[in-house]
Formats: sequence, C-alpha cells, structure tokens
Amino acid sequence: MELPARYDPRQVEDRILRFWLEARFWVANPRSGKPSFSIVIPPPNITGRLHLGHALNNTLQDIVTRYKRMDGYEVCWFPGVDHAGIATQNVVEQELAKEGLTRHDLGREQFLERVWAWKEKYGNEIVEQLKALGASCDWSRLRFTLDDGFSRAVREAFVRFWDEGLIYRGDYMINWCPSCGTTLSDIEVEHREVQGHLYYVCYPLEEGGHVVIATTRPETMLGDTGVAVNPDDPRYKYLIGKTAILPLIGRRLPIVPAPEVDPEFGTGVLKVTPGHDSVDFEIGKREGLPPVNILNPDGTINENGGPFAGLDRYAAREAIVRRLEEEGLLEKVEPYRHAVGHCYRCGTAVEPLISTQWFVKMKPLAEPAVDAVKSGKIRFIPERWTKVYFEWLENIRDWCISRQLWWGHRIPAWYGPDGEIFVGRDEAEVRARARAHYGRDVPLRQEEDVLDTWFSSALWPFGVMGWPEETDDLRTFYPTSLLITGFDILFFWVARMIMTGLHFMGDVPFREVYITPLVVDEKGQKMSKSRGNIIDPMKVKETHGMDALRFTLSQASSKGRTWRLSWKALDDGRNFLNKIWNMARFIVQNSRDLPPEASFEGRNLSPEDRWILSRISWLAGKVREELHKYNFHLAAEALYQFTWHDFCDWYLELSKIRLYGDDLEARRTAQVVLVEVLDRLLKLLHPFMPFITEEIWQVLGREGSIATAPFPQEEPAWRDPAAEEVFERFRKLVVEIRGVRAELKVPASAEVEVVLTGDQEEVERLLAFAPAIRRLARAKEVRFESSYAPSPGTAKVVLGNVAAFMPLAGAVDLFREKERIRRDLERIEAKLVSLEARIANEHFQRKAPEEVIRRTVTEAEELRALRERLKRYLEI
RNA sequence: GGGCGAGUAGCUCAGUGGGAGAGCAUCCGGCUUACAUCCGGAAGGUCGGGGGUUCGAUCCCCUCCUCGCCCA
Repeated sequence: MELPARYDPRQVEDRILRFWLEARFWVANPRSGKPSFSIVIPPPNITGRLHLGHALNNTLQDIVTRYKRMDGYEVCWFPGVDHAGIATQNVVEQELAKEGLTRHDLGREQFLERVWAWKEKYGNEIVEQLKALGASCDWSRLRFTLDDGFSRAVREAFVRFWDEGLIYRGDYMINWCPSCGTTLSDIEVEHREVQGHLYYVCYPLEEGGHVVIATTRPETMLGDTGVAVNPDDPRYKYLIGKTAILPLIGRRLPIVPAPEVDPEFGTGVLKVTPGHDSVDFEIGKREGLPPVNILNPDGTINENGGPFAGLDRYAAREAIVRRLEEEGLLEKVEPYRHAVGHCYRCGTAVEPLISTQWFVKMKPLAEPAVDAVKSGKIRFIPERWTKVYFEWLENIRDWCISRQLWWGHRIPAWYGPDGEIFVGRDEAEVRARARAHYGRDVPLRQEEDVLDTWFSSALWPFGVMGWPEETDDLRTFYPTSLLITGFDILFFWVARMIMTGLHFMGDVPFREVYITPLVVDEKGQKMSKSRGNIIDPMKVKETHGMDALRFTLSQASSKGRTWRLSWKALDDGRNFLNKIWNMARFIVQNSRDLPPEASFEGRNLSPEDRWILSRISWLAGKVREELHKYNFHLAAEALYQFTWHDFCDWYLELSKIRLYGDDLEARRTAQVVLVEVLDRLLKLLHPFMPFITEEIWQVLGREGSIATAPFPQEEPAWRDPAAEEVFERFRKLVVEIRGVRAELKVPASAEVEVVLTGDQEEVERLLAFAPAIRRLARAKEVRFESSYAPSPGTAKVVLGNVAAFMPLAGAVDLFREKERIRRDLERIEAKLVSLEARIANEHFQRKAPEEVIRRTVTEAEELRALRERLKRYLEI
C-alpha cells in the first residue's frame, strides 16, 4: 500500500471513529473485577455547540481515560447532556417568537412538547461533536438530566431534603431577571462595572427644610418607605426620629438609624427601599419599614408606582428624573461607575425583589463539603483552587432553587386547599401524605415552578449511575476517580456535587478535581461571538484535524488561569502530526521485507540501538509520571522532543546506514528496533492523538485496536546510561562539526576529512560511530591519529578530552576560523572569571554542598584545559 | 474593599535555590531517495522595578508597577 506523503486527517478520523464506535471498546463492565477508574463528563448544554472549553477539558479527560484503559483498568467515562433550563427555554421561545407566538399561547404541555421536539432535533449535535473529538466515553451510558431515570433521582433528592428540613419555602429577597422571567440564584448574577449616574435628590422634611439623598436608581424611590442615617454621623444625628416626605408620591418616611449607612457615600443619607435592596430589606425589617414592590415580572412599574405605572423601569427612571427636575428637587447629577448585577444567561440587569421561593439550607451541607477537602478526601489540582472553594463555602448563603420556567424538573410539591405543602416522589405518595394530614382526600394543586438546572447537575455523579437504585455501576464506579472541569463552574457545579455526594451517598463524588485554565485568543482576550475571535473546534477538525487540536490543547495544563490559543499554534500541532505520519511511513516502507517472526533475540545491537531503546524506556516512565501528576504539558513535551529530535532526527537518520547497506543482519536489527520503538511510541502517543495512532496501527497490520493495547512500561533491561552518555558525546561532536562547517561556509555538499585526537579510549568509543559521523556530518573519512599536527587551514572542534580536526586546505577562510576561536575564548574566559571567583570565596567553600563545589571545580578545570588548547590552535 | 493569577528571547509558553530552555518568527545554508507541514546552522534574554534572606535568587520573603479574573 502506498501511503500519502502528507497526513490528511480528513481521510482518517471519521473512519477510525466509526471503527471504535462499532467495536464498542468504551463500554464498561462493572463486574470485570479489574481495578476501576471512572470519570463523569461535565454535561454540556443541549443548546451548546462544541467550543474550545469543551474541547480542552474533554481532551484532558480522554487522555487520562485512554491511558487508564490501556493500563489495565476497568474504565468508565460517563457521558451526558444537561437540559439547561433557561438557555433551552429561551431558544425555543425565540423560535416561537418568529411565528408570533409566546409559550403562553401554547400552554405548558404543548410548549414542552415543542421543547422536546427541539431537543430531539438539535440536542444531539454536541454529543456527535464530542465523539468527533475522539472522546472515549461509554456512549451506551449516555444520560440526559431530564430523562426518566434522572428525573427520578431529582425527585428523590428533593423529597429527602424536604423531609430532613433542608428545603424550605418562603419570602426573601431574590434576584429577578425581567427578560428571562425567572429568579436566579446568587451565583447566577454577574456583577459588571457600569457607567451610570449618581442623582442627588431633595427629600423635604415634614417640619420644613430638606435632606439630599444620592442614589444610582432614582426609580426605586417609588418603593421608599424610610430614610436612614448612620447613628454615629454627627451631621445627621438630629434627623433620627423625624419624618421626610417622599417626593412625587408624598409618602411619609420615618428617618431611622442604621449602621449600614456609609457616611462617605453620596451625602451620607440613605433612602430605604426594603422591597428592592437587600441591605434596605434588613434595615426595614429591624426598623419596621414595610417593603413595597413596585415592579411587574417584566420589569415595568406596577400599580404601586402611581403615575409611573406601566412604564419600563428605565423609562420610569427618565420620567422620574424629569419630574424631579421640574419640581426643583434634583440638586445635581454626577457620572458614576458602579457594579450592577446581570443575568448570566441573557445579560439583562437583574432586579432584587422579594418573592416567595424555594430554598436549600446550605450551611449543614457546606460544612461536610469543607471537611472533605480539608481532610484530603478530595484534592484540587492546581491546589490553589482549594482556597477559592473554602472561601465560597464559608460565606455561603441559602440557595434559591425555584425557577419560573416550564422546561425543567417540576418541583414535586403540591398545595392543599389551605396552602399546606405536600412533597413526594410521585403523586400517589403526595396524596397519601395529604390524606394522612387531612384525614381524607382533598384537591391538590401542583407547584408550577421548576428546579434550578444546577439542582439536577449537582446529583450528576451518582445520578448517572442509576441512583437511587443500588446498581452495579454505583458499587463499582462510585466515588469516581477524577473530575476535570473549568473554574467557571467551581461553585455552580463542583461544590454542589460534593455536598450532595456526601449527603446522599455518604462519600465524596470524586477524589481529585483537575481545574483547567480558560482558553483565550492570542491576545489574551476571552473568545466571544461579539469579539469575533472564536476558534471553532469543528473548523479546526476540517483544517488541521482533531488530533492536532488535541495535541495542542494538551499543552494547556500550565499553571496560569488562562491559556492562549492561536491558529499558529494549531499549525505546529498539525506539523507534528505530519512528522509522525512520515516517521511511520518511512518505517513501513523500509520494513516490508521484515519477517514477522524477527525479534531482538541474539541480535548484535549497535550503540545507537542501545541508546534509542534506553530512551524509549525512559520516555514510557516519563509519560506515566507526568500523567500521574496531571502535567499533561510536560508529557506532551517529552513525547514531542523524543519523537522529533531523538527518534526522527537521529535514530531514523542513523538507521539509513544499515537499511541501505548490504549487511542483511545489520539491516534486520535496524528494522526490528525501528518497529519496536515505533510500536511503543504510538502507544505512548495514543491518548494524546488517538486517530493517527490508530490509523498507523492499522497500517502496520496490528491486531485489534491500539486503544486496547497495553500502555508501555519502563524496561529496566533497556535502561543503559552508559549508552546514552556515549551517544550524547557523539551527538555533540556531530553538532559541533556541523556548526563549524556552517560558520566557515564549507559547501553543504563538500565532504570533509575528520581526524580525532586526544584520549584514546574516548576516541575509540566515538569511532564506533564513524559511519554515523560520516553520514551526519558529511565526512568522507573519520580516523584517529594520536599525534596529529594540524596545518594552517585546519578547522578544530574541542570536546572535553578529544579534539576533532578538519583539514580543509584552502576551503577555509583562515581569518574566520581564528575569529571563531577568539570568540570561544572570550566566552570561556568570562565564564572562568565567575567560576574562579566563586571557588575563591571561602563562604562558598564552607557552606555550599560538596557536590556543587566538586562540579564547579571540575568545570573550571575543564575550561582551563580547553582554553590552553584553543590558545595553541590560535597560533597555528 | 478583599482575594487570586500572569509579567522569562520579537510572539506563545516551559522551567528549577547552583548561573536560563522549547516551539514559532528572524537570519544564513540546503529540493540529502519519510517529511519543504522538511533538513542543517546561527543570532536573540540585567527572567516587570526596588529591597531583603542566602556562599549563591529567575526561583524563597517584603514592597511597588502593569495586565487579567473572582468575590463583596
């Protein structure tokens, strides 16, 4: 078979993917008895398309997963998709809007049918994209947070929480998104700096005179029920107990003391709006100032806003400011920057308001979650995220879990005629509970609201395994081994899974949490549609291939919080893939005649064979070690360096001597070693670039799949430090000779003579590489002469106790050669000065470790010897 | 206001208490029968500023500056 000279992933990836999926390699068997390794995917939203964040964390998950699978574990990677309440409902509502309809026109039931239809049509796209990435999930276990089994788990969790008193319903200040028409939890609100204004408004006093109050939101004055000053503020102490009159409305506002008031802000006087500000709510509660709600759910002013009723909140703001101005009550307006809460889904400014909602008590859940990390049952990588986690949990507030949506898990609560709440796993249980309460059957009305999507994803690690059933999966795969995700959902998801896992399962949901950096563009900016700087993984697949994307992303596990990706970097990844392809192509082409039974046994290994075998053995250990430490980037780098700069640049080149020579035995040996190293290298690379390695595996005619081949180990018998050391000296010699040739402008095609002098044993070791030196340094002859007397016009290379001479007879510019040596001498001189100063320092002699002193002294000695030699050569 | 992260070659980033590395870009030379998505070579850095600890700091401590993020 002829292999193309360029690797084209488009010809490979889809075919390999089909092969894997048909073979069902990823389907886990909880009863295999093998040690288990499990991981749950962060379920992407059904509305989502694969972006680089997904690509990164799923690549890393897949690297670990494939590695563990090859290493003999019973691996289960649980895949799934999240129903994404707000996002999905918004998408379908927008679709309806194009038909001039709202969800209310359809009614709840029909609307949900519509969403399910949408889900069937588009909801699988992200799953297909994950497959295309090569994610080796057990797709037979694909779950959806709103499927029947999972819904059962959600109801179970809700009921247990309720029965334990950990869920309650009540009136509290919540965050309202007027655009999505639902409440949001505190962490779903994003605080953004906004350029606004500070309005200074005069509030007349009942007994005459006035106070000036600064506010950024004048429209909320419609809901003012008091005025507050700091009791320690001497300027305003006299006001306490008096009454102000609300402009435009005329409401009487008691002036109360409140330590929350910052005397430095504005005028130091605060208008109290208990219905629309959480601080004011607290003050109001303490001082008996009632909340007044002035907003409709859509963000317009309600009937409490008097003349402003019906206006949108921003229109109302303008109208109010105009009226105040007309009445001479607006003292001044200043530009002012301040943080405003926005909905994390739609970006609309959020309104704080009081509403009856469902909450989860967080304190009792948070404490064990803190302990689990403190005691080391869960470890964060990088470790610094631990602190972020603790800070959130230690300042946690109750979680508002009800959402005024239709798409989601409907809260399993029913109301009796008198408003009594009954909660149950299904309607039968609820009815039974109601009957027990009333002593008879009564009509029940189900709660309209659904649960926060994150309530269901909090149950993900055991929900996907069939909880509350006691399943084989739970027994074998819970707790999972590892979670890999981005820091943006540390609170939303990771912390909550830990809480629910501990609560319902009595054990942590995972033992380690690897937090990935955020992928940003080459300028360090977040990728976003509006910036137009998005790199679409599916486009990368077409141009570079998923392997290239994966390999490039595997280098992102650095310590920072962000990681920059550019098309340039992807080119590098693609080039590496091409290199690998050609490496394999070369070996395939040159080992066609290799009998299948050929092996190492009894073969006379060359020095470079021993070197490369020692190196590949080292590499196996290195990759394992770095993967265990989750240093994906270091594993990737080691693979890259070995593949390109050890195996291809040196070993493959050297192998040509034997491959193209006429010694059949030597040729066989080279072939055997090439194939063996290739075999191991492919396996080591496979977790990082599964498609190309599988393709080459097939081209080589191997059985089955590389994905189920054993992951290479270090081979103690192959480790050969002596061979590595000798090889390094040989390599250095060749590099030096090449350098001299280039510098002295010796034509690339000209073959030069190389004479080695110096320590005889060392020279002999190097002479074992004579053919290699001839080939790689373009030498026509390499020989030893114990007392070589170089003539003028001879280039020199000095390496420790050996020197190499290249009589170039006229080919060399003598002046250049002397310049070169002078420059070397300068460098050596400078280094010697610093080394000798250090050695002369008695503090250094007294305090530095023996080993360091010895090394320093040796280095200085070598440099001095080198200096003397170079000086002599200068005189020739 | 509090916290975190980053600041190392032109760019993207590794790195360690013993004197700094890679890839790309640049420059020079090569169509050498795996690969021009390539091969060989070279140049390029007071490791953000200042102070301290140490025989020795890019690395540890303090402080400041710039950029980014999170929380209030």
